Amino acid sequence: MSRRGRRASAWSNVVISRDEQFVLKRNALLREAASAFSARGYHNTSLDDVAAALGVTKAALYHYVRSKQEILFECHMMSLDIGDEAMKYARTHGRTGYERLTMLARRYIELITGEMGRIAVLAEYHALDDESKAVIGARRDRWEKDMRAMLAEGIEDGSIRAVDAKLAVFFFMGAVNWMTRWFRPDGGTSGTDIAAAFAELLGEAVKARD
Amino acid sequence: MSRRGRRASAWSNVVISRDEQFVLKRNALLREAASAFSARGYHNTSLDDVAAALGVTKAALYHYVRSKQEILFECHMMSLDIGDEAMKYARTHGRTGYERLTMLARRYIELITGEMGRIAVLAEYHALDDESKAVIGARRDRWEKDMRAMLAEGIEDGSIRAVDAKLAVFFFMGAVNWMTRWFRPDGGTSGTDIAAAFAELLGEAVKARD
Amino acid sequence: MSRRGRRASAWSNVVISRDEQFVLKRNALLREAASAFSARGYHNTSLDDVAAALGVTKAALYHYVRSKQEILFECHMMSLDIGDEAMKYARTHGRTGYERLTMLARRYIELITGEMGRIAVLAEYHALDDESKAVIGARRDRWEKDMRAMLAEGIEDGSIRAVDAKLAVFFFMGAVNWMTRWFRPDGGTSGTDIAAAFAELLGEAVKARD
Amino acid sequence: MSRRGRRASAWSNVVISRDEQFVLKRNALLREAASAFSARGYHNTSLDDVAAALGVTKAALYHYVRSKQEILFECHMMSLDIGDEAMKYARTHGRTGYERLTMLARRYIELITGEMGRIAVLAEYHALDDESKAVIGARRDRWEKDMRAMLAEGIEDGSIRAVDAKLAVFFFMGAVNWMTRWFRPDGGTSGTDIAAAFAELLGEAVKARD
DNA sequence: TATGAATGAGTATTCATTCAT
DNA sequence: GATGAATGAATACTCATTCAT
Repeated sequence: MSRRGRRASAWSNVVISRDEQFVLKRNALLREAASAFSARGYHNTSLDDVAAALGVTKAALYHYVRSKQEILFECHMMSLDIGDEAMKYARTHGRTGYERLTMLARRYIELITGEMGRIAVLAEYHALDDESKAVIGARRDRWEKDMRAMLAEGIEDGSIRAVDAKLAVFFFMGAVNWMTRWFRPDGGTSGTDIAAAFAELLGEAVKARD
Repeated sequence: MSRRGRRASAWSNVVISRDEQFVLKRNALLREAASAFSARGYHNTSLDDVAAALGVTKAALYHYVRSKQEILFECHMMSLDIGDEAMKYARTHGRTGYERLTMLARRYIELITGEMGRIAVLAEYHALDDESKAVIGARRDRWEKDMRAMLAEGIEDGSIRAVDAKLAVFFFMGAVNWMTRWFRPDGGTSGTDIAAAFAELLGEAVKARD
Repeated sequence: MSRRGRRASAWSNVVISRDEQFVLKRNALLREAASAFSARGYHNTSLDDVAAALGVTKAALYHYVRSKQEILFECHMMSLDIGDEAMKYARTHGRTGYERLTMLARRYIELITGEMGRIAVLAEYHALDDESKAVIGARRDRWEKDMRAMLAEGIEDGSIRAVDAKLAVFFFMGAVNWMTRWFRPDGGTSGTDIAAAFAELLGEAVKARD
Repeated sequence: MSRRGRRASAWSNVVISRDEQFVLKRNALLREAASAFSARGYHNTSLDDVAAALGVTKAALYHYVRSKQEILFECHMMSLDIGDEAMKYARTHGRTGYERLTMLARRYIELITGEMGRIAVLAEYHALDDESKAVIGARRDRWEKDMRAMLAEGIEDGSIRAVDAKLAVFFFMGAVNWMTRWFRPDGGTSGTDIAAAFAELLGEAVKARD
């Protein structure tokens, strides 16, 4: 019944199984790394740095990941998961293209700034090996295509003016990815505030005029 | 008349002096490096790469710069020079805050994409040493302050609606800096087109409504 | 009882703990380097040389020291420690200034030649960074001052004739430091013999005549 | 009649011929290098340093010497010339072995400190290539043998007590060579004073007692 | 599961040397 | 005679990765 086919023990609510421990620790590692990569860049961050931040030695990290590249890969995947979540939310809740687009923007920024005040990376694409690049690239392309589709729907339904969808998406993605350079979770402006402001800027940038 | 007599020779338009050669070569080096840094990142670019692209050996580079850091520093300075040029242009030619802002955006992007199809870096701030960080940081802060001032002027004169100037600047800077990740000079969309599109997106994002 | 329980185990005389291993290896590294520096000079000795002599790779050295400079610094410190030990011995056992001085000379040379047939460096002062220079310089100055004091005491108590203490110390230090150039532990003359001969030469050079 | 078979010109007393210029400049180069090598060591001294001290560029040095090694070789030769001169002087003027030995010591130090306040190198033997080592080594060995012979003569004629000649020579050579570390021509003690003091210390060290 | 030790590949930097001008 | 430019070899140091314990 349990994930690994072991019988749920009587302690199941209290004790944390070895597998769960593993997952928890791995996630902590990924999040710590994502944060460091965002703040200082992939190549400026050594595994010693990450290990030190977690209070273990570098060698210990290799129990949870196979390589530094894998960490970066997983960070990208986490980041894309967040993107997908925001996408699903917007699709479900928005009615017009304009509504969906602004919802996507707001939700996305809320989620990436919400993770314990850390930001998930999206940059550092070039440090990936070819295979990973293919996987990540494909997901990202798909996501951007979906976002372009939203714009097209908005243009169709009259809520969005005629804009170059491709450039508009790049415009927005740049604004968001650049946040890693200036956003400080303990700074004056909360993630929610930024989400609202950026969503509005994007919305106005593409909104249809009467 | 003497070997050092600086009389303008009949060849003066044709022959290039040693000093001029030096400057030309140094600029070529900086541009090559800037391009590589933009495309692959500072730490992913070895001096061997840069030297190879220029057709010389690594050691030759040290005739023109003192260190890899100095290259990065100069790239930042070049980039900031371009920013200043765009700023001056916008100040001179625009009448309302709105006009100046969109002129700034358009001109800036035109300039950074115009340099022989290369883009000047803006990222990789963290690879700088402390002293350089201070210099670059101060100039960048000043530039962003000037851009915020433009927004404020627009709000004042009624051409721009009430927006958070700080966030609006970050929004725009992100969109621009992100270009290093996707812009290809030989791609389908020209720098001028992007400049126009981005300037319009920014303009609409902040334009006052009636 | 626990893995970290420091109860002296039955094996305590035989087994070597990790910490002890570390110290032993670090000392071996320092001694190997000192030997090489003495024989061929600091700049003529690459870390590859030292590593090869120890049967490891260069990178392994960095587990034990932070830099090549640190190795040189520690070699100097070892050498100064030996000097201090000889100084203490002479102070304790000699009665007249003359006795103490010759005991210092003899003991010092015995110790520096006794270390497994290797000689501790004293030269290569210029390769140190400024901070290290200050530390080493201060200790060396203090030691030379102590030696001058010995001479002064001998002059006072009549066992040593009136000589320029400063020059006499330089005279002796030169004779000793020069040993790195010609002394071979496996050569015909033992360290003890040299110690005796040099101590006598120094003694006669400064001894009071009746 | 002139050294190169050219007729002595009417200007011969006034004008400096090209050959003489060459020799003068080469000597200036050698002396500058010798001084730098003594003060900071062969490997701590770059040809750029030497060139800068002479007010020319590094490449210019290659008009006067074939390599950095050759400079070192010539410095050694100069130093050995001085040694020979002192040796000849002592042989000519001293009557007993003791007299000759102290004369040698004094004259030698006077000469090496007299050269415009610079000291000629003697150390840095290991930086030489094998062929140069052979030449220099042979001359040095011969010189030391001569000095040992002086000691033997003194023992024979009763002016010097029975000492190990080999060790006594090393003792003295060390004292002298070490001078490069502490002697400053503009310091408080003149070369002549040191020569007198060191000659006396050496003399007393080996003098026969009645 | 975690650690210290070791490695190999990579990289910035220095420097003696050469050469066209 | 002298220079600026370029080169190749050497070298200190970093870091991701492996492995025995």
